[in-house]
Amino acid sequence: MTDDLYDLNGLAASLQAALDEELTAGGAEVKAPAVELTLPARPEHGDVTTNAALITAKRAGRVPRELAEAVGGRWLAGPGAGVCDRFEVAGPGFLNLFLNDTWYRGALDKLLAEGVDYGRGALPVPQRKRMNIEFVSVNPTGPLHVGHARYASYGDALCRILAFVGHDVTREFYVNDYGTQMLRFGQSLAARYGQRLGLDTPVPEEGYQGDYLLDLADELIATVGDRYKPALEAVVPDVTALPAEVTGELKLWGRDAILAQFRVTLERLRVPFDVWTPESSLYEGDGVHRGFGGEVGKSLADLDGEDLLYDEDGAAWLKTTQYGDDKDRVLIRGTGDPTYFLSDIAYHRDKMDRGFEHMIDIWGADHHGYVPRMKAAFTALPPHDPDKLELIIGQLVNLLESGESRRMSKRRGDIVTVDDLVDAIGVDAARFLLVGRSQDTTLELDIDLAVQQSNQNPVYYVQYAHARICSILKNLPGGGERPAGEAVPAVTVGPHERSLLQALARFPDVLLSAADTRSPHRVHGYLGELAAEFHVFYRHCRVLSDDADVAAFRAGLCTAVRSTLAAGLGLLGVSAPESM
RNA sequence: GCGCACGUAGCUCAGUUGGAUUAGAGCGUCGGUCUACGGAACCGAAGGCCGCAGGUUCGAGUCCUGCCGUGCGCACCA
Repeated sequence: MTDDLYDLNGLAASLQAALDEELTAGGAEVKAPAVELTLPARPEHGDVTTNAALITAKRAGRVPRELAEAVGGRWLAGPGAGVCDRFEVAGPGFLNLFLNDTWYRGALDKLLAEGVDYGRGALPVPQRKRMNIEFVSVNPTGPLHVGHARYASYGDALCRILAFVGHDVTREFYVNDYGTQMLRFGQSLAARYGQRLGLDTPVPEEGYQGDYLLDLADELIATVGDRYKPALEAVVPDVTALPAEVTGELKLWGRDAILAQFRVTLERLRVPFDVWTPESSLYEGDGVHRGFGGEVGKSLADLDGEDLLYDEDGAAWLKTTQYGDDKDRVLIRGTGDPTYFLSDIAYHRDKMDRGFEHMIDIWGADHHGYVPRMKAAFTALPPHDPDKLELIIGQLVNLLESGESRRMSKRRGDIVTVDDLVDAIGVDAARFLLVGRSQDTTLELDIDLAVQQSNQNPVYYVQYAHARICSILKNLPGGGERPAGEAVPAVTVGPHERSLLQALARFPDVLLSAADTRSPHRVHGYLGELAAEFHVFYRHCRVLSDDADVAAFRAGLCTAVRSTLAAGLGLLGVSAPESM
């Protein structure tokens, strides 16, 4: 048989063929569902097992155990002949295959041939999409805190995984630099600036009270000197009375300064972005409709064209109820100002214009109430396809301090920043910690405990396995390098080696499942299991064996584990050190 | 009140899209292992009516319904 048999996919495909043949031979006009293989937890259930007969039997009018028996026999007499010694039908109709050493050695050969690209492109080509993934997207009014760190880590890992399995991924940061919050930010900066220049200009009650604005004010003075002092003197103490022009300039300057900090922090956290789209840019451009230009104007024109806008109480409303929302929503306030929602509609229109086949927004749970209206508005826009937009709601971070719950507030300036976290435990530990739990679960984060326990972070367990392998291979003649294309020696494959190879064989399925369910934490869990399998193997199987064939086989196995660990860690934004 | 999530070991969490007497891991607790390649390791023990009650089927931690508990929302803020 061909090389294609030497991984789980190949096995599944050949079993699928046997199943289809059996159904056809039985005269059944039934299309069998896709055969899926699982690796049983118990050795007596074989090396791989499938419930395909169990699932198919009813539809095909067959008895499950009888069907499993027939499929197994057909397969073993055909493609399975060389790689499988026997099969068993067990329980209600499971088909258990007992693979032989030929299969395991062939699997290792295949792993070594794929090297660091093992698992890459695991997604069938027709399923690949041009995707846009938007995450973090916080308004640039203050430092990134640990809550943002979670979404940054989650989104980044998800992007890496989606790209690795085959999607074309654009990572995007939406900069909320428009609207009320930004105005308050500009005023707060003005107030701090005035204070630094000796004026009595308190930060407005609704403003941003954090100390970081004092630092930013110092930076501002270093840049522009006292250029804005006269304007402030004229309004002391009330910075909200400043001319819009002055506030606007300060706002933009502050925005850029904060964004520069974002970039540094995110780079440090190993979270790169391809595109930064400022909300304000959506208002720039031609095509004015209802007084707004740019994408905003075009969106309003689109919606008017669909007869979905109406005016009431001096505001312009969108009939989101026509698309499942529980009430209509304001797009243009009575004051004439646009709502955040209007910006967001324009933003999604813009993304569609840019030709993405699929869009993902990652939001915090505190925004989940916003989902129905966003979905509704998205559906209202051409091409009226709700499936193109996926809204992922991640649960929040519950910050604890010595076991006590601690509320963060950016406006109050009471926050634990991303930089604080990274300073305290390092990037690797932080990334591994933040992406270790399902996005559906609130993350309990006790900073003190995290610092105290950082040296027992599971990340080191995985990294240690990697470093250990590097060390072992260095001790081998030739540094453990194998001649390309040469098959591993025909040695007996022991139980620990089999377990390790089984763990390796799961990697592509883990990636596909992590990608499909948007769950990077599955990669996190897998890495722990793979590392554990390796440590057990190491304990029982000496690599630097006197038997040259055994040594070569085990060195090959180590090499495959090393590259898989490195690939998996890389997908989580964690380094794979050669020594530690 | 309504909506969306989540309730699994002392703590933090997995559970491969419904699979196989015995539901797993880390930390913590207790007890072991090494004349060899990295002890940040390995092995074992204790610890569970998987929130509660029904239902669906060959089979449920997983799906449905209802309760209970926790979190987050319910703006012409973002």
